[in-house]
Amino acid sequence: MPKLGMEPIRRKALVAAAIAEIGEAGSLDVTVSRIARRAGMSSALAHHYFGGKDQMFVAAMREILRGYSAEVRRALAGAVTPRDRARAIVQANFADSCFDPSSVSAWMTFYVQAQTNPEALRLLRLYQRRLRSNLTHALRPLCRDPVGAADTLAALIDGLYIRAALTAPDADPEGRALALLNTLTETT
Amino acid sequence: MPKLGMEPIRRKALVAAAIAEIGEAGSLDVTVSRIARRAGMSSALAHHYFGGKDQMFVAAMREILRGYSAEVRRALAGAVTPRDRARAIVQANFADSCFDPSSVSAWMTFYVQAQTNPEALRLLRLYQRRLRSNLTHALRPLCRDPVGAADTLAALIDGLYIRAALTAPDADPEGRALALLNTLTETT
Amino acid sequence: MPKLGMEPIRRKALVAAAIAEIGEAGSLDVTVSRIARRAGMSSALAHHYFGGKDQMFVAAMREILRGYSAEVRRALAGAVTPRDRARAIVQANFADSCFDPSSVSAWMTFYVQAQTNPEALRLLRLYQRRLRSNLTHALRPLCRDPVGAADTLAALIDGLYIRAALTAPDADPEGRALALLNTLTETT
Amino acid sequence: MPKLGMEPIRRKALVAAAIAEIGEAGSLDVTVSRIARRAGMSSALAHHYFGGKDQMFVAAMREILRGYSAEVRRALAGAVTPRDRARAIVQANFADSCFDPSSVSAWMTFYVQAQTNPEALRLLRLYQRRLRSNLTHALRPLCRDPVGAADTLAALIDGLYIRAALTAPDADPEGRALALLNTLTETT
DNA sequence: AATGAATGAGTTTTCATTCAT
DNA sequence: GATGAATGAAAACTCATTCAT
Repeated sequence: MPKLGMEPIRRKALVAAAIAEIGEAGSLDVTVSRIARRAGMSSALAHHYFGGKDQMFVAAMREILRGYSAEVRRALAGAVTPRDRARAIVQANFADSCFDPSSVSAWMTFYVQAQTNPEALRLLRLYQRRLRSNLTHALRPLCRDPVGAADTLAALIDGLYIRAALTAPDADPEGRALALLNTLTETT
Repeated sequence: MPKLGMEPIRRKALVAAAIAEIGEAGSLDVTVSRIARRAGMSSALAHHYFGGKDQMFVAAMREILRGYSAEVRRALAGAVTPRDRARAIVQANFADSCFDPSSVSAWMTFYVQAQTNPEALRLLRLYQRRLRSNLTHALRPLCRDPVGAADTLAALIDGLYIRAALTAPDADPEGRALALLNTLTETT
Repeated sequence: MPKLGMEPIRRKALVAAAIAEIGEAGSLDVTVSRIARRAGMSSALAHHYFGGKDQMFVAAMREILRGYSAEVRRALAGAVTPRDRARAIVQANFADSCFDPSSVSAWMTFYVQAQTNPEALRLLRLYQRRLRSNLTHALRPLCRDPVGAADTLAALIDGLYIRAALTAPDADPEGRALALLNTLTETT
Repeated sequence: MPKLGMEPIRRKALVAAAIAEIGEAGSLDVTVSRIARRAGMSSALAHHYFGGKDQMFVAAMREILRGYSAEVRRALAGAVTPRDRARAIVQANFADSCFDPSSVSAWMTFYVQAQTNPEALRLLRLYQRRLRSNLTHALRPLCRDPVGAADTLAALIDGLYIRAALTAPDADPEGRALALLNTLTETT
């Protein structure tokens, strides 16, 4: 009874386990063995499937981004007017799921990894490009300088997220971002 | 060649070496041995003076914050009007020294450490509180909701910094932050 | 060259090597590396199988006790009368194997470890309880206060053993213990 | 104001500190630094006075023996009849001071050290010779084989001491030893 | 496909000891 | 006499990775 098609299952399990471990550790200081055990297999098999620790981490980041993108798409689905779309994007960035410890850890380590791991940098840029393009698109009918406004809003979102995630869990980052959204668009 | 009072000298050298190593590595994955060698002493002596790796890192973070505070104070020294003060604060946060690889790494690892190391969290909060209080003070005469404006500006500064440091080295974060400063204050 | 089920083999080899090293050193100041090398494997594997130095030592003590128990059982096997049984127990405690340098070291370190290592204390108590119970059982038909006589004989055995092992290699501890056995039983 | 005659004071302080540390650790795993700090001086000075760790330990053992001898002498001082003398010796060996954790540790490490340290072995032999000679002397008028009785009693004392010190703190070793003393002497 | 076995290289940490002052 | 400074050497322990089965 050869186990066919196990590869995608194993990979998914490993990625999920890696994210969970990173979340618990709050950093990348997690061992392949622990991840593999959590995913229900030997560390040797983890190596077999991913080739190495770094590649597993990259896959985990990719998965994090995938989840984030899905969140944004879902939020945009119900939006009709441009203003609704802008609001939806903001809200997606502060959804509860974004504040799971594993998500927070993943994003923070993302920043660290981006300094040395080209693939992590590429993924981080991808995220930022998408956010900016989504915002620009939504803001185009609403203000004179949609690109500039998008850049500002995007950076504000990141800054508010870090604060809410790390040091001010009871703040209302979403409200503050929406307030700036209003400020930036009402002048037109 | 004094043989007494070496402790502060050694500690300073170690902190500087730790920051440099963290900068080169882009993460906290640096060994005490390397730091000690860079500081011109044995790893045993480093342990003798700091007691352990973590305490060395905390000292390094403290030093980073000290440098940042000095930068802000310097910038504020020449400012006269409230608007000047606000501009000075913004500019200090985007001074060239803030974009040294070692500073960037230090800030990113700060974020990671804050999740698990209480002292790192404390220091991060201290930085954020100071930034906010400085901004609130400067903005008080300039707008109706100085606290809210300060929160917004502070978060924007962090978000722009990350982007400029990691993914958009050629952007003009300072200009964008100053632009928002204008937007938030001209409405009064 | 089997590649499965190595664990018990490795553990046994490590325990034997640990006892030998302790014997040569005369104390617990032996390194895991030396033990591992003597057992023909890397120190990493030793850690893998035992988790740490202390646990290896406890396993070694357990093995020593196992050997001692076997010796006693063997001696008791040929004994018929109660007096034979008592004599056999005494003789087993002074068998040549008990004076191997590694056995001597093991017992001495046992005493030291018992002060701080609860598991060592437990094992030491186990040994003493067994010795006392064996002696009590044998002495019951032979004297009025078998429990007291057993306590006395057991302590005498330990005291004579230490002297013979450490400072008086040419004494006749067995003869002296047997003499007391006679004294204690002939009064009935 | 040159400090004259500091040497004996320093040495005494170090020996006392060493015994205390050994007592707290339950073994010889104590550092020179800790001992020196406890004695109120630098570790360098400890080395200056003793030349090395081992020599400090030997001095500590000598001190332990000195204390033990004093105890015996004190006990013998009040004894008149031979039987009193024998009883006094037994009692001195189970005085409360002998069960101080530091005394217990010292004796146990004594046994361990005797295997490899010739000076420790010499001291241990000295103790045993004295005990035997004291007992022989006291028992000479009381029984037919005073030497044999002394050997038996001495070994019993050591065995009972170990048990009381390590595993049976509530036993009455003194009573048991005195009982054997009676048995060995009443037959005459 | 899957894993237990195995290790080399490295990490933090400890400590006795030496030395200049 | 006394000490802070300094280190070499070694210890326990970890972990990513490889390999035979």
